[in-house]
Amino acid sequence: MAKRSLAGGANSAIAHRPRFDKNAVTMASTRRQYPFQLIEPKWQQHWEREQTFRAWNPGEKIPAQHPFALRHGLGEATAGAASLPPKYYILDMFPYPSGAGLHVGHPEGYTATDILARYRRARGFNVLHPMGWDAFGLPAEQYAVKTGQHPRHTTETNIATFKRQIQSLGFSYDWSREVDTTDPKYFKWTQWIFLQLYNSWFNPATNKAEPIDALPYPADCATEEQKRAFRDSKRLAYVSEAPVNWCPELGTVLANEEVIDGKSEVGGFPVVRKPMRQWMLRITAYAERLLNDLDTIDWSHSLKEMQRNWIGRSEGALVEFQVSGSKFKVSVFTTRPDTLFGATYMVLSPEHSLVNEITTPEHRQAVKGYQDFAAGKSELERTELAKEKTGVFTGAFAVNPVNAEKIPIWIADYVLASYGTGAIMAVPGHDTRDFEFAEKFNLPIVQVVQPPDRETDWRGFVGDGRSVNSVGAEVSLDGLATSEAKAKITGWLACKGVGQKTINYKLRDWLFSRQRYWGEPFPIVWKKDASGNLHHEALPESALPVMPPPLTDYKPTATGEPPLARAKEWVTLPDGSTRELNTMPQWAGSCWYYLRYLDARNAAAFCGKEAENYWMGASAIGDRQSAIANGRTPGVDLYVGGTEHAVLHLLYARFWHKVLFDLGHVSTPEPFFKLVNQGLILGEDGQKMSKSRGNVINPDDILIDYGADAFRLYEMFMGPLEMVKPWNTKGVEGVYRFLGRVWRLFVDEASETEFEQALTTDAQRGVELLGKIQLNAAIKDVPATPAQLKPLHACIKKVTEDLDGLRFNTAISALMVFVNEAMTWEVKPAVALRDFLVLLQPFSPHLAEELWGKLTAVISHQCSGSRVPLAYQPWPQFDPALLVEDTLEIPVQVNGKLRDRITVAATATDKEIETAALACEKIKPFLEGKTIKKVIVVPKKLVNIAAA
RNA sequence: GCCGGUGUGGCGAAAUGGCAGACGCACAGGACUUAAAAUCCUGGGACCAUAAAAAGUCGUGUGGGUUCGAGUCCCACCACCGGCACCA
Repeated sequence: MAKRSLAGGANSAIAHRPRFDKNAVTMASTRRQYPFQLIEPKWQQHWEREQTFRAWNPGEKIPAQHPFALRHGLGEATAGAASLPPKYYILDMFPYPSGAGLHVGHPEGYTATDILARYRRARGFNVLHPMGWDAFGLPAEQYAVKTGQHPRHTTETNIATFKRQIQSLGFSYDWSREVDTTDPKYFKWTQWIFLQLYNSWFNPATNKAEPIDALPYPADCATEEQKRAFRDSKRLAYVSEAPVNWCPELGTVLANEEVIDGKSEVGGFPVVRKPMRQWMLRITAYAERLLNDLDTIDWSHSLKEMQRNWIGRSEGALVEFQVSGSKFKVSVFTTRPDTLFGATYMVLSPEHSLVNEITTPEHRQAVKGYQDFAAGKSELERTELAKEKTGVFTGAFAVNPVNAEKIPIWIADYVLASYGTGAIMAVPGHDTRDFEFAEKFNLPIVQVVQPPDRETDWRGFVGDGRSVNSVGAEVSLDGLATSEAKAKITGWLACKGVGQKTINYKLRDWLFSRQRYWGEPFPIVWKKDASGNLHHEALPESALPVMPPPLTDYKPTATGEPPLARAKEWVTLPDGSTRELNTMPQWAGSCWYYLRYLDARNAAAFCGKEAENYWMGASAIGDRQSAIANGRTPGVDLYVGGTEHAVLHLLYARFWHKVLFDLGHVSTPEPFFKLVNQGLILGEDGQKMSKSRGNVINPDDILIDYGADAFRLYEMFMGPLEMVKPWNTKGVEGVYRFLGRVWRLFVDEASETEFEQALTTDAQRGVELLGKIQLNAAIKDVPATPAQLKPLHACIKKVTEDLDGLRFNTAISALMVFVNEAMTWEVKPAVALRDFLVLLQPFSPHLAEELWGKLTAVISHQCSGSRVPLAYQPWPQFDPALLVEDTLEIPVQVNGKLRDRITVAATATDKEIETAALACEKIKPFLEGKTIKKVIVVPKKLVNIAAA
């Protein structure tokens, strides 16, 4: 028997192991549709041995016998970028190798990309289709805390399982480019990119990142200490002491993007706000470009919207309010400066830095009490308890700059410290939240906007209208439409120096440090200057990679320091400086892995320039439109993955890519040109698959029963790639039967029976025995008849168009239609079946390869299509002339309802069709007593008679 | 509440404004078989009618509209799924 090992790769307690399944027993007792258990490993080993799917970089020497060289006539020479065919970079979101092994959702996207990779190869592209491991992460570390087993070991075990499972599906990955984010040879460059961020600042004048060395210092920066402080405040990677998302259960801080409804994205544990000193990345500097450049890439509308919402751009004004009788000013952000006359009070967030300064002595106790109350709430409580507004008066008043009115200053937790300035002007007349608050605390509510519709109640009206009651000593807005009022008041505020037009973003800087062991250490050390102040410094590139220290205990220390603090010797350097103890978040490695694939073994750079230029299609940037029209796109040509990374990985990776672009390390402003989200696969019960529901489908079980080709085919046949769809194992049987029909279309039954018998007595020689199977005698080396060419070319047309449009399900149905037809042919021309195998190959490559070998061995050289192996065979062209029918069947409708059909010659004119239609006997009763008003002839399609 | 997506047989689904339900599952009948499995053939939206059929009527979430003609386009709703949400 083949060596297909179906047991888990290792006996690790957490490694995946296929479970016992009673279906497997049932299937084993029935006869297989075809010997996939031999064919699939045979071809997988062949592809691996021959390096069939190795992708070639410019400048690489391609062996003359490699299929890519055979196909493109590249011979033994070293091919420069100009002599290579056009590139096609097709990328999967690489998996986190969890202990649970592959689930059926992974192969959905991977099969789609593999089909397209194989299709593009057939179309003559140089295809880059790589795979790797996003292997830093919490589960391996938690397992280490529990058992003391080093996360490295767990990770390697899990990767082995994942790799075995993925390889058993016959994907055409170039494994020579495999990456693992936990490999020091990889994370050396993750750390290197961090240094690029650290050593850069964002120049608003040029709107791009520039080296920190070129940062101009303000005049008052005299001493080295002052310069350092200024420099450190401008870096793209900087240290900040601010309230952060602290998750006590996980023992680490989290980025905003990792907190969902006040709970950790991983595990669902409560998250609290806590001030801590952390590393941040200045993604906010890129908010505008991240938003604008969405218009240049081909992503789904909904995904772009998610990013747009997350970036959260809003236009408005900053307005300054003088605190009455004090030197302090409160600055607020508002999108409705036109309602300034309606501001009847102000609200600061409880954490606002001015709260303590302005609170009057008699309100101090109440304010302190409220601050404690707000601080004690988790994020979750703060949002969930939002139904009822709370707050207290500070005793202070502010002066409204437009009318000099004194308005009370309150604090309330419905104002967020992290958005805008952390303070608002409250306009209860025209803001829902302010309205609720004012109602509860009896604050004045005045009208300053008249709704366009007189019937509408102005109280709480938040739409656009016309300003009313907005007259001050120096400025009046009365009668102006909302947009005009906004412009006028903003101009006035700017003139008076108490306000200005502003664009505000929801996006926050990216909190980039974690209190973990299993992540990239920062290439940073801390030093004390002469006056004893601590500052950070980058390690030189020569110190990379910074390796994590060996540990036996992976928990944080008793004092709450990160686990790396346990490695005392590692922490302290000979010169007395100490290492940064935090590690990078899991997202760091996935921010740039698609670049490492381009040149995965480069020890001198994160990626070679020539490779980057070729694969990222730098040449396509110039004339974008025509390049795209010719199928050459800048960046990754197609990226397929789940929607769950919409505002995490996909935002972070775009940010890093833009920084690398600014610094001249990559040649495109965006990493992923086209992106498609595959839909979730639900359980057979229509619920999301989960262990607790017991409805999880294990790919290994499906492979035992039906083989990889059927599994791949089913995942694509279920429905459109982007849709959510329920699993149905009976459906796998359907496509499996189809592959059985393909098998029987090609092979001789008697020889197969002989093979089966030989196999029972000599199972060891299984693969060898496949040679006994003969080609079906009905397959003859003869030209195909026009009647046979028609369904073949209809199939070629449909499959080609559907693959271009990512419609896999309908492409497969076209293959089925063709096979159903070809089964009825008494003589089966080899040329026709040959083209069919080229079409089948992307979907079910093992079976196609096996049959290809048998077919081409017995047919003439002319038909076999040279020595080029199937995986690199040119895609068939369809000939429209062959699809033309001699006669047409035309439906005849009366008032849009089908009443009869007529058969006419394909050459019939519209007039002849009309005459024939009106002559139909069957339509007569429907025209009885009516007059024909109009006859519509859709050429070659349909006739409709309008009568009344 | 806001944004996006989806609603079609018993089920997964298919249909450039032009014959609704391709292809597949499940089901039913038949052939082959001692029998079963596998395979091959046939059937099939609902209703009405009938010995059986033909013919007919209705039918793509609901209600309107545009059109010779609407699953498809427009307007207004409903349901479900996903995302965001006290974002000033």
